[in-house]
Amino acid sequence: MSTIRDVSKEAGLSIATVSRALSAPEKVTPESLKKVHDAIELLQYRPNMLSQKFRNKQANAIVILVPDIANLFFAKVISGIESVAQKKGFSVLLGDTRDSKALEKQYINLVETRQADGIIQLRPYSENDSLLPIARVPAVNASGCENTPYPTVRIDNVGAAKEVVKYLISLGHKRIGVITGLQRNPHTIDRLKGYKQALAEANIAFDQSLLAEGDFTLWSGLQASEHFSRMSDIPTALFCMNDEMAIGAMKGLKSKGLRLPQDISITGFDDLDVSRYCDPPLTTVAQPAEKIGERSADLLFQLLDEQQPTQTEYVLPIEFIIRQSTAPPRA
Amino acid sequence: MSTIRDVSKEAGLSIATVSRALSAPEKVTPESLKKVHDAIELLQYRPNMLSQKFRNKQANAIVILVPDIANLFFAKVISGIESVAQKKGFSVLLGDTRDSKALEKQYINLVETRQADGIIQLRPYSENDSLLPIARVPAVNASGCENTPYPTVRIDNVGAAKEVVKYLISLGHKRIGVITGLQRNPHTIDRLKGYKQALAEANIAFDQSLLAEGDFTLWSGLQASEHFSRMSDIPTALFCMNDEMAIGAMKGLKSKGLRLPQDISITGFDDLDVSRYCDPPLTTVAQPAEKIGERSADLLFQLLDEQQPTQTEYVLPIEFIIRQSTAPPRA
DNA sequence: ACATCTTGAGTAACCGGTTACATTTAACGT
DNA sequence: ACGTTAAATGTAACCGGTTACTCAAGATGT
Repeated sequence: MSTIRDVSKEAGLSIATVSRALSAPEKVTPESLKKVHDAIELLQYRPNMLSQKFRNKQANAIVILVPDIANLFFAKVISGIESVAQKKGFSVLLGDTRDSKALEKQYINLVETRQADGIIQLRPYSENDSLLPIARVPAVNASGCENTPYPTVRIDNVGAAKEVVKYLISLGHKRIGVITGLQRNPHTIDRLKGYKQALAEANIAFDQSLLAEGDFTLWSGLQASEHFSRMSDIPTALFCMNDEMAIGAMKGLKSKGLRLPQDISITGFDDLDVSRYCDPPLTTVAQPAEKIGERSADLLFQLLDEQQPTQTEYVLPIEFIIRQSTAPPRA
Repeated sequence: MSTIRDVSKEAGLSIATVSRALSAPEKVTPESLKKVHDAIELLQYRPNMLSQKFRNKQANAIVILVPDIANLFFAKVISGIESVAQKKGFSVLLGDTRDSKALEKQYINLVETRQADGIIQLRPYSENDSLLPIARVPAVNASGCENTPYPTVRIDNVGAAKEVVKYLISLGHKRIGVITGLQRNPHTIDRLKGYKQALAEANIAFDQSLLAEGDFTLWSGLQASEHFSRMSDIPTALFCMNDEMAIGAMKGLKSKGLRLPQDISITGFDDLDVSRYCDPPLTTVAQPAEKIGERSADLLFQLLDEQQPTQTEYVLPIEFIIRQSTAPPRA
């Protein structure tokens, strides 16, 4: 592999001139420029970016901490981040943390050892459970909830959940079951808050027995649905905290002979691509996943450029999508 | 940020000793070791990996070229790759190429400029359409087809498709429609080959009008299904080249009043998580996605270690999963 | 007691770029 | 013609580690 010194020798110029020809061509005469380019061509020279990064003390890379990469919502956020990083000439290091703290620590390490310049965290922040924020590690949370103590891009989970439940109430539903995520999960907490607010505003008493815990997977949705189908007084609607659980629950309910949405309405959260294609198509909340990614990346780059960010919290609008999985309860 | 020289000063030892204390502690007396560790502790020293990489001419990173990151199959492969890279202490750079050659070139560049050591390509190889292989860029194809001219980990697409179609034939189907991927896609080509072989072995004539082209998306499956539902002589079974198109097609067929599987059987390919949960659950082919990722990474690391790889092509076994979307045709 | 070997530690070159500073060359004004 | 200034180029230090080589000191053998 040829180096800049080889090029300078070949071109009959100094290494400084070669370096300048590449990074600041206007400071070099056209003749020299040509010599340099010819030499580069001849030697098939490619600058060693490792040495450049080393010298510039900039890795030009950011890390994304993903709890689970095989999750479509995350995939879209990542996509958004990537497209911004792309333009900035940054590479994206993907950290699939599989919900392991140890792995997460390792990836944060990359920043501390200067292999990356900043971090975007896709796991919601929760106290006593978060490695971030850490001093000297520029970080943005891109899947945040209320009260995240470092820069965040998020949706209004409380408001979105409230909107969904209010809609169900407006259809005439009074007994509305919930399939939650894990109890401690901040998204669960926020969305449950929205659910309760909607009930309260309609003067419907909160009933603990209408809650079933899941873990955001298809399987857990199926499981949780049995809690409801076994009830003597089955709820007339089911608010699921994500689409995957909703789809799992739909299967569970159908297998018990319940008709959707006549016997029971069901709603999701996330608007996966498949949700439009299931039977019946799912009423759900669309998060602007790509936008969240883009905005998070923008924010991180502001941090890296040491501009004082104009704003450290962005709440992006959601879209409530009504499809055929919801209907008024039977009379 | 403190450097190794700060540590050496603090510990009253030379930088060489400090370096050795970290990379080869057995070459240093316990007393020196302690001094070094104390100094590191005191100064909160973290070695600068950029300079290490620079010096060692090893980026300790690999690039994954993903056509579309929001695809569950890829996500699983990536997961497999990551877990192996993890153990080797390598980082994974994710290159979402969004089917753009220019982006792909950029990521390959990372290896040429020594920011990464090797590449795993998730797009199937096809002649005149591939940037890889490139001399001096260690690469593995992890989504290959037959005749990939560089190291590959793949499944037997021809055989798998043949198995599916033979099964349909064994149920009594004779008119079997196909929803393909894009015509030029190597997976499409291989799977179509398997379809034709199965027909030939059963002495069923190949009928071009039973082919509808999709592009592996839900939407295209829905579209393509109309080609069949409009036919006067609707096929009794539909072989879809992936699960997403199968799910899209299911929706399309149902909306025309066709009952699944009584009126028409349908099969997919990939075994997405949702495929078990759709209505009816989808008969499909499971690829060992994580395994493919792991094996690909192993292979790449062999290449990087300049061991002569024992094998440069791995064909992993698939699993044919029969669920309720397939049944004998009506009499 | 002296030569030889072993082990731990130090010195300094090196990796391949960038860039502050010095030097050369050309252009210009009077 | 000569001094002044600007532009182009060259020289060499530097980034922060690694490691070949050197050296000193203690252990071992005869």
